[in-house]
Amino acid sequence: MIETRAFKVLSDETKMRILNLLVENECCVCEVMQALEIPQYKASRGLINLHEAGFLNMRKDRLWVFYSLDKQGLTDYRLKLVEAVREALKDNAVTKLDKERLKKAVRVGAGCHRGRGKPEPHLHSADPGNSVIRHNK
Amino acid sequence: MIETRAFKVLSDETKMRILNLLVENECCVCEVMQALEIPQYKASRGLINLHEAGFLNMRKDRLWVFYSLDKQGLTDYRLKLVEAVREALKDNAVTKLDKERLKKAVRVGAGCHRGRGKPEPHLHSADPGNSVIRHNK
DNA sequence: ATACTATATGCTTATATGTGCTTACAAGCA
DNA sequence: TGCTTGTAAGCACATATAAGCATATAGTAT
Repeated sequence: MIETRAFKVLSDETKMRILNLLVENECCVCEVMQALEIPQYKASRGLINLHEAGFLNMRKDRLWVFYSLDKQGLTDYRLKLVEAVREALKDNAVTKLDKERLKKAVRVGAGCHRGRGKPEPHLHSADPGNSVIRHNK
Repeated sequence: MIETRAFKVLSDETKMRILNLLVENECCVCEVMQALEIPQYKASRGLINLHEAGFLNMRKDRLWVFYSLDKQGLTDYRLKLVEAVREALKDNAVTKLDKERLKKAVRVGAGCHRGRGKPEPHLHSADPGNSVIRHNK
């Protein structure tokens, strides 16, 4: 039998954008949804799918769940897939915007639409480096 | 907008096998169907999909249509995808069998089931190198 | 012309996957 | 305790893609 899951998960625009974002940043779900301007469930599912397909690390910190590219754990062919995605999105206008919006993203989720002062900004690429959850078999 | 077609076409077992076969061989449809032991329409459609997604050359010779990897025309990210497929299938038992069966394949299509002497074998990797049809935009 | 052969295509059905909405859950806080 | 917040999950629906079968098309040969 042939394992197609890693290829399948990347044959979708949203998940390509998410992966491309996580190559350089560790993000929680609410940052991803803000950066890509997509609903919460879409960000969450995309991240879970990428995690289950062996691309991402997952780290829980208080209320948040942080995802990042599993640079050490990537198999050879998954690494090549990541490179393919980066190459494919290299000069893309959409993903450029994603990254810009990520810089402005704050720790605010679905409930942020009833203005309540400035919430604390995320500390991008802060990485305690422990309690990482590996999903891949 | 983000182009996902090249990724989509490879998120399928059959098309991964076909591409992996064509990396090293120029094949016509009937060879692919024999090598992979799949019906004619499946081989034909898989090849057409891979061609339309920018991976393959197509060359018509009399009754046959020969497909091969478009090594010159591949974009950077498509090349990385091809490498990912090769890597993913490197030690796979299925694709090993595919290649063995390809060696025994003959120029015989769907109608070969009413025995009629030995048909002429294909000349693998014969490549006149002209009249190639590029499909990709 | 007729018959034959390799490939492509139409069409229907089956299956998988994404979407959207809602609710559940878990952690933190008043 | 009860309330808020970030994330995950259940479910119905829409969409996309593969599978399967039959047939069309275009070369080739007799």
